[in-house]
Amino acid sequence: MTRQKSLIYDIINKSSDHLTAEEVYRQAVDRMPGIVLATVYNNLNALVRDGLIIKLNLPDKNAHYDKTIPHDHMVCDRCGKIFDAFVSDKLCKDGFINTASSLSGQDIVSYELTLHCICKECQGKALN
Amino acid sequence: MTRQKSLIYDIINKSSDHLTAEEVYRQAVDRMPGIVLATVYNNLNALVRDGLIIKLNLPDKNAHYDKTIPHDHMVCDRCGKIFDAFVSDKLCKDGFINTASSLSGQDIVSYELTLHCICKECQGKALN
DNA sequence: AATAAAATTAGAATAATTCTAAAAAAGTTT
DNA sequence: AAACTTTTTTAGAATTATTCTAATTTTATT
Repeated sequence: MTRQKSLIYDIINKSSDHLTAEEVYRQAVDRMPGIVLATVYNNLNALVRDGLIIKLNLPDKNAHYDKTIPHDHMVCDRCGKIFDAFVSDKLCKDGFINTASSLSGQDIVSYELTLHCICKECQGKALN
Repeated sequence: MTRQKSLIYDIINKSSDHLTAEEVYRQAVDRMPGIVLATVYNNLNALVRDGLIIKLNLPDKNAHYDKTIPHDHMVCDRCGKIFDAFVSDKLCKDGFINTASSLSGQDIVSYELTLHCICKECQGKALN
């Protein structure tokens, strides 16, 4: 664990957002001037590889990074807002991974559930 | 519907894979020499916008496109292979979208479930 | 047939991410 | 602690998936 890596790990874990590499970089520079974007990418990749953070595959050209505590994500198809959801946890009393493994016959190690919605804010606005 | 758009629509619907834009393009050129990559992108985007095909957000830098018939996806974390799965359908007797809407209190319009596994083939091989 | 609107083409532009090589830092062995 | 090895960081170039622009062609409409 270098200083840079633990800084990046800390930024992901203290954030309540779903930061992109660029957003992590901007926060990192504040706390360690001189750190470089490639270092942020290197460490994000290493942290993902080692299972300390996760990479989200959302409908956005940028990758987003998140804590490992399992939860789902809600994305508004109109404004693009991303926020947490807790749905899959509640669906299977033996745990989602166990149930999905049984149903599929595959050795499932993790999962990603993205719920596409029209968020409350966008519902309020008229369509154009 | 132009000739190009219906060609691209047909390619997606006849394929059992999860094609990238580049792969769609290669198949399109075979059947309509002279078609151009930008046209493929334009039409893929238009078809997604109009709900005739869907765009998958998988752990791959390329976007993948698929038919609209709802199902889940399995991705092998070791070799990257992508294949279909049918798990979410079986979890809620009132339908996954209805159940997720109730549980989350949001107006959910669709969802994407990606199951990360170690596929049978990779299980067979020793780790390096 | 003439006109208007939309789609295609060709190629340049954009931008997220990765790569390369050199320098610095961290870890290890004596 | 010095010497050595390995890993990481840095700086900037390279890559590449996707989008954009402007001109042309096709399609739809009057």
